[in-house]
Amino acid sequence: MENWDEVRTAFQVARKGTVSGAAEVLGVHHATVIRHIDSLENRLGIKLFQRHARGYTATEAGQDLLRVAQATEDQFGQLVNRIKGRGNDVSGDLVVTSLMSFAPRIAPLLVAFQEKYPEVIVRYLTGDRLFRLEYGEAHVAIRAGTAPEQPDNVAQPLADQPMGLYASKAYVVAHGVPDGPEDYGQHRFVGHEDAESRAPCFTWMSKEIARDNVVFRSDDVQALSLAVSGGAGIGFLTPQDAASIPDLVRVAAPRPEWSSPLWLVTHMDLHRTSKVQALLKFLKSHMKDGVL
Amino acid sequence: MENWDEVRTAFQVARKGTVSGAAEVLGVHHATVIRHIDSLENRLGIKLFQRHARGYTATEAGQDLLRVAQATEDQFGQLVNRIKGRGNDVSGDLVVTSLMSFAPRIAPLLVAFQEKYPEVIVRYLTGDRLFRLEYGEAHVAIRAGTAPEQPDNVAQPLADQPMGLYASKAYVVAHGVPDGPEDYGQHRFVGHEDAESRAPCFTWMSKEIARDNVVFRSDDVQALSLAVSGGAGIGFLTPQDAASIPDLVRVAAPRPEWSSPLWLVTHMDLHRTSKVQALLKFLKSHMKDGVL
DNA sequence: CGAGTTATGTGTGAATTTGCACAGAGATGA
DNA sequence: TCATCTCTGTGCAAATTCACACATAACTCG
Repeated sequence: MENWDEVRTAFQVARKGTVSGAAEVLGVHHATVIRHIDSLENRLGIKLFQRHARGYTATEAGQDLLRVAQATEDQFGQLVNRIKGRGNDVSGDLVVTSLMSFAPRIAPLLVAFQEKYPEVIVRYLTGDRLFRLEYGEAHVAIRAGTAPEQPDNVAQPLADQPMGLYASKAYVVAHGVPDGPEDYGQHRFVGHEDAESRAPCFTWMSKEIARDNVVFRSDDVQALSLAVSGGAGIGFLTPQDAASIPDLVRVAAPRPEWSSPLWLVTHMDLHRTSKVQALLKFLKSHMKDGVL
Repeated sequence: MENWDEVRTAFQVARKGTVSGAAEVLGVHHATVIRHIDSLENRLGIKLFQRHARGYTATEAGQDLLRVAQATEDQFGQLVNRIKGRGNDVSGDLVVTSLMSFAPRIAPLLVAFQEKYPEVIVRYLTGDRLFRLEYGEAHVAIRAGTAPEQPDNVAQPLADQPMGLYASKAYVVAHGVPDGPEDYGQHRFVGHEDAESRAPCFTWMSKEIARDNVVFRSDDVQALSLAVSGGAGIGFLTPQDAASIPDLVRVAAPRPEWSSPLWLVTHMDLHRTSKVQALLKFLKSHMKDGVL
């Protein structure tokens, strides 16, 4: 039973009882209907209809097909309703992903979003690896750094993540606080392993700080944070992170050129769905002050 | 949701995960598959798949379609099995029709047929009006008279129904028995209302017997039989009928030119089905002696 | 009984669909 | 890291399908 369209025309013929009536419903010429029926009957090797001058009456096989096709049409109709409805509905799974370090600030927002849209099931995946939107692993990704430029992903700025320079009290006691740029050479820093890091603060660091003075390097943000709090040197932290770490001294207040832009990234195919749009709108409305 | 073929295409794509794989299963070019998916998505206004270099992965809507289409394919497969199976199977309804007067001889045969094929449900419709095979009112009709020549019906001779001339004892006591054709003018006959009747015996009567001597006329065979047994005159009866009526005298033995040919008539569309063929073969095998 | 209506059925040109060839992009493995 | 393989995507020609027209047949109504 290949060629489901022929089944559909046979279904309409069985329903209406005439080829002409079925052709009108289907929006095709009645000759097309006749050919579909003939083709289907030849392939099945059995007559589905008895032909007479007043129309077609279904044989037993035709009536059987009528029942099955009726069920199929119902199922398809319900499917369309679900699909179309879901297009305007905020329900079902909504998978959000970000780097692990954003979790403390993202999670509460997602909780609030879920409370606003109880129908939705929020799945928040954090991990060091980037979840791949193009494989359907997530609906929305929150990414940091320079604007992602993958062709199938649509990225829009969410907020700027302020970054400040901090050091532990122990470090300050031992080495003091740099007075200005000319003093940086006398200090030890905590920075990114990759000198080419896309984060603006690390770009600034690789330019302004001699590489030899970056004595602790890692590609893991969590590790850098621990290094700063452990007294390894002066390093970039978000104000939120800094506030949660005791005995920390702010070496320099956040500057615009240090801010990491945050991006909301969605896959092109899912970006237009109202579910994704609802989340994007919700997140952006809670970011009006420009910071997370 | 028109164009069920596109649903089938999308179903295979969702199942196989790649356009190429689906194209191979469907036996079409992969470009066709892509166009079907695009067309379906445009009509639904929602993405069913996320495209990436390794294939297509179904979105939620696509997974929903996958489930529905899977069920549809199963249903169609079962439908084909039923239809194909039924083609070689003697089961289901089998509607046989004949004039009412044949019932006493047909019914026992149908009972035997049903015993031989327990799966079949025999529906024996008798009536004075001719049931119309071309409207699917019956699978097989048993007709008497000259060969039916309707184009969509296939007729084959079943048997010759012998007819003899009979009269009641009361009639014979009152009027005697005709010695030969020259004596017919002195007798009263029971005949068909329609002088143009197609039955050979009545054709013979309208030719050999003066119309004025046919004193009792009816278009109902049953009524004619009752008229003969009631003494209204000499009339044609089947030997079987005559045997079941007491006090009857045979005026003339059955002659070949009086015999009514019986025809098995089936509609062209149903004639090839094994169910109909089984009945035809059965009936003919029980008619080998040429009479019912 | 005869005209009108409604239905099926078939040949033929047009239109849509399909298949082919090739390009592009990502994944894989030596 | 480069070659190779697989899969998607698109322009263009071929093939299939479709719609129009007309023929035919049967039923209905006056």
